[in-house]
Amino acid sequence: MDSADELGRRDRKKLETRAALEHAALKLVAARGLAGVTVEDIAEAVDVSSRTFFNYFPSKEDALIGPSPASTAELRERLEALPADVPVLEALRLMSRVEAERVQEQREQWLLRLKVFEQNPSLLPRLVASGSETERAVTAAVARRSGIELGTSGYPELATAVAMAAFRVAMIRWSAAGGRPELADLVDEAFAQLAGGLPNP
Amino acid sequence: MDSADELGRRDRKKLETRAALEHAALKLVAARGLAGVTVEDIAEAVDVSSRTFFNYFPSKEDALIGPSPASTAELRERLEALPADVPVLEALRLMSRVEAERVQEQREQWLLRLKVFEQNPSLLPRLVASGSETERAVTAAVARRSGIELGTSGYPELATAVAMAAFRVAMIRWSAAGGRPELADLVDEAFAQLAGGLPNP
DNA sequence: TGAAACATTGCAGATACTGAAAATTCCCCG
DNA sequence: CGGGGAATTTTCAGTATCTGCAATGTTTCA
Repeated sequence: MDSADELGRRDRKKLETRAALEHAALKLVAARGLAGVTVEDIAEAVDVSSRTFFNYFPSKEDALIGPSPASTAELRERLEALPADVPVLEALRLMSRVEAERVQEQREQWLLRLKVFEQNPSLLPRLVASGSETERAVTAAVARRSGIELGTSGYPELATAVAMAAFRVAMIRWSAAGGRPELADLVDEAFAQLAGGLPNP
Repeated sequence: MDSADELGRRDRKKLETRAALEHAALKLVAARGLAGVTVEDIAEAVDVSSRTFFNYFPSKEDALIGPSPASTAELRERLEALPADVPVLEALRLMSRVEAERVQEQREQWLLRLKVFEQNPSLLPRLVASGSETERAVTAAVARRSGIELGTSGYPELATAVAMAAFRVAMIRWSAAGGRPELADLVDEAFAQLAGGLPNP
């Protein structure tokens, strides 16, 4: 409707190639493990040169990680669009819900990705890493929201880090349960526990 | 007194070499950035072959990360040693305090390490999630503590992830402040906010 | 259609990392 | 002592990741 249709053949092919590489990478690594798959294997499966692979992704792992669901600008806007009297944690919850819905739109893709992560723990840090830029942006937005200067009280940093941890845990639970419950519900549940101060269950 | 003195020359040299490699790696990367330092540079600075470097560390990054905060067994023991009526979050706080004190014992080393992490964001995620093995172990201990089976409620996973995020944020604040405040106090502060449900400040 | 813009490719080369065997160092016991 | 045997380091060869560059296609648009 909006953005993905009105591209020239060139850009359409690029998106196609990128998606094909991501998909091939996930499939192959799910089957043979991270170490059992070379970049050449992936490139061959899509019938491009391995040099081309590196034009799309800076490393083998990056093809598995996939896009941060939303751009940092988008996250900032989303946070700023909320009324000022919404508490920070609630704002982070709402932001996370939107993310969760995005993930669910690509259910199969994400479940496969999470399975690969589970089987190749060395990738997990990368997942966090891809979020480190995101984390900065969200932290800044939270600071603005709560009228705190960055690097003083530590509140924005903490709230953001904790929210992202909660989101990550929800994703992993979702994956472990085979994508059965709604991810958004798991996210809500996690935030509810956070808001309650993580009391003993 | 207890463990580090009664080793043969051989083991002493091994520890020495390892420490020298870590130190050289940190120094060099602090000066030139992660990409500006090769394994050979590090090995040469210590006057060993680069193959020897890989006998000590599985990757260049691992030389920078430093020791696993504590052995997983130790963390488990520390958690299990606490009376059963100590709330989970409080138990995690106490565990984190001990970690914080350890870090402060090697103040200079850790401040340098954190500076390196700050300048090379790709390393950041490893800071606490050093191997997700630690996280697994702590999660398991928390589950046992709270009588919850792993993978059911998600509470142990959430509490652990959140606690580690809080610790990470405290470390970064500590580093940013040049190691001036007590790390343990920053950890306490973060846990207090968590326990309070992260209310707007 | 022709030219500018961009994508793909092959190639050369630097670096990360691994396995195996040779060379060295160290420990311990006779 | 001193030599046998174990641990450690080194050398060497090889595979894989990733980058820059120049050549070659392909798409776009005027």
